[in-house]
Amino acid sequence: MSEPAPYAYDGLDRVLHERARLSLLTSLAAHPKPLAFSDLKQLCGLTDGNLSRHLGVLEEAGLVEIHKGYEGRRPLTTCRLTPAGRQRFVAYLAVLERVVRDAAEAARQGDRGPEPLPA
Amino acid sequence: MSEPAPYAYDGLDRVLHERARLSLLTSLAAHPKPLAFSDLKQLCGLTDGNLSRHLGVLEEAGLVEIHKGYEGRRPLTTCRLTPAGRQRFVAYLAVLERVVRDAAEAARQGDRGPEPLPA
DNA sequence: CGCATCAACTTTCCGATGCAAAGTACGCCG
DNA sequence: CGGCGTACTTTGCATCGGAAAGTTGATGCG
Repeated sequence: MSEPAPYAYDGLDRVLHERARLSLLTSLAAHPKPLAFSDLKQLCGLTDGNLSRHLGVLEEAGLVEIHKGYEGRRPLTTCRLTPAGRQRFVAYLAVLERVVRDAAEAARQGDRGPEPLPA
Repeated sequence: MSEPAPYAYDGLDRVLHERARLSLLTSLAAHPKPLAFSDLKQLCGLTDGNLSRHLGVLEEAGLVEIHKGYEGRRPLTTCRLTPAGRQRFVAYLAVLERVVRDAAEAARQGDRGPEPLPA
């Protein structure tokens, strides 16, 4: 037991644990169909530059699949979660949930002394 | 109205939304009494250097209070949440919780693939 | 006493990163 | 033809997190 570290949260992968990317993944997870660049931009409130970059990171990590095509004559980039991406996202979420539980409990505990026990 | 961005999660403050710091804050929130440097190190699984740095950041941001004293002749640094720190932590947690809910729901939705694609 | 060791931090260094601003390419009015 | 808008990409920069090295002082040992 040289490593108790109950709050070390190793599962908070740096690729996922990032506002913009988290936002993107949530958007993608919520929509079974691929989403267009501009849709993601709107949904996540990102600038073009940042969206492009973060999508690149997610793709590199194998979390999303990006398809660059055309709609008529306009370029249209669409994006969807890969199965692995979905899996990792779910795993990450489990850790996040754990964090929230730990912390909420902790916050309650430290907030005032002994609280009335909820039923 | 120009900003729907339902997944933009503005509340994910960069100072709090960071593995090491999140870990520290959770530890601190869980313990009403101030914690010692070495305790935090153990609890969060951090190296000396990184702990020092992150504590500095948290202090600078007014989230924690650091007290440098002595226990006998050894230096003993202790640390506790400030009221503002606790408040911001709780607020951050609320956002996190929202993320988890959104995402869990999203993941469930996208999981089953029977999309209603009417020919 | 002198020296090596350990504990408790701090400081430095470096590659990676997020964000913003500028750049590119192309289709579409008028 | 020429400006405008959409759809992205690239570049630049300042910041950041993490590893390693440094500091200070107490303690054990021969």
